[in-house]
Amino acid sequence: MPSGTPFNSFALPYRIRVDNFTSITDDNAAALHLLTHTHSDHIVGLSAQSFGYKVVCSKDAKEMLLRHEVYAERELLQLQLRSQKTRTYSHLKVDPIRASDGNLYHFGSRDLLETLPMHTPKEYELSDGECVTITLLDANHCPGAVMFLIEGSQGAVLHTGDFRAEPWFLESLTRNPILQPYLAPRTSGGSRTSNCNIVKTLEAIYLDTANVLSTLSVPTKEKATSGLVILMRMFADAVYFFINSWTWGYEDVLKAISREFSCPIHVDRYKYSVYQHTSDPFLRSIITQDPSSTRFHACERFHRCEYVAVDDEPGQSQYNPISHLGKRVVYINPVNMGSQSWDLYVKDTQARLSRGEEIHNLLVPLSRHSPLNELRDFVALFQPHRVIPNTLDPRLHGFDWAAIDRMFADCLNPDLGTRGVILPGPQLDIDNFVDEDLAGEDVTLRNLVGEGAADAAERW
DNA sequence: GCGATCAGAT
DNA sequence: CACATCTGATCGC
Repeated sequence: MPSGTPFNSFALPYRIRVDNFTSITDDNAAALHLLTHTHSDHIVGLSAQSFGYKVVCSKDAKEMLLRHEVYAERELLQLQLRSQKTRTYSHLKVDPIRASDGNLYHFGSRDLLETLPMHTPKEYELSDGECVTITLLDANHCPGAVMFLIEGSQGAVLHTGDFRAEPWFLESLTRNPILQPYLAPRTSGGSRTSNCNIVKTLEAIYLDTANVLSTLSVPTKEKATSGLVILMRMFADAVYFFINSWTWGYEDVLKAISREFSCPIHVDRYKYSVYQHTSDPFLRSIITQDPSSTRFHACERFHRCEYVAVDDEPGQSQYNPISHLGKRVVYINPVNMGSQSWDLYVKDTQARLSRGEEIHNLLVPLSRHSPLNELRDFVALFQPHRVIPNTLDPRLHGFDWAAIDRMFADCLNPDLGTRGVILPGPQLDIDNFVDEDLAGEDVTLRNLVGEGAADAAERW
């Protein structure tokens, strides 16, 4: 996890560390390591050859991690300056060696990545003899991304990792029997302590706060992709598209395009090898390595195939949209955009295209993180005792944590008895906060997070 | 000297 | 654009 994570990435009250594999002193060592997904800021420390602990993750995350190749190595392989793939995390799984005598030799062989099927509770014994039950839940963030439900004698905590809590996602959570004991009663304000341990309260939700200071309402992934394909339909059939899916998590865009045009998506060798080993059969079925078979391309962003390779990046004044093979190329870029802006953008772009205006790039507002309104709806579903941010900006010295505490105050369990007893809270007194508290540097809340977010934080 | 971690830019 | 990724600097064994 990025620096600034509370509790050194431990899912307190348990000695379980999530998405942080950097070394730590022995007496603070984690009893268990969890990995939510394989984006690079969540696998910090895992590339260390000296890392030797078991890591629990999803099957897809394991496949993606073991196939992970950094861009520079992919490029060297393609240029035949490397004879074989360099997989950054291959040291996490070392197979036994089959010697010439036919025997298997297990010296040095290991498999540190322990996969758990989705929605299937499994008990783990922590090093101190304490037991916890861990359940994986889909996180709607990228292939292999999960949330962790951790249940034990010190209460239950839900770690979201990175996630997108769209309305359909909340709906599916309420139908999940594993989470149903933790759902808040429909009538808010009712005490839950009188129940016979049937209805339980989460001790804490460790929450994806990447976009917590965004007060926009953002389009659902469905609204984003359906608007995009409407616009794409307005281009001539001869136009080629390059989809800038620059990190895992934009597969919904690829799928929507593939469905709309009944066409495969060209991906590079690396993406193909990763996607072909995910559990998503539709994703596996829509990708091709044959660039000549489709107008839709999501190949290496800095080394596009010749059907969509152009000499300049879009946005430059002298941009020439004709590819090396003479195809007109439209560039599709995921962005963060509010619902209202998106509606305007779609209308405006439709109008421009109808007028015959030439357009070289399209935006698609596919958010992989939830903004504040979605986060509040998600937390209110459970009314946990506490909300702990998964990420903090170290430059804010705890101001963001204090603000987050306020933003979710009315989404928490109304019984105040146990709040803050098990877990420490923010270190900063928000009422007496002044910008100068930020270490006297030329750093203020406003120039760090922007005017709108600062207003939002201060409103609470 | 190297691998691991951090800071900064895109 | 983007909060994930890459690059080059710095730390530390």
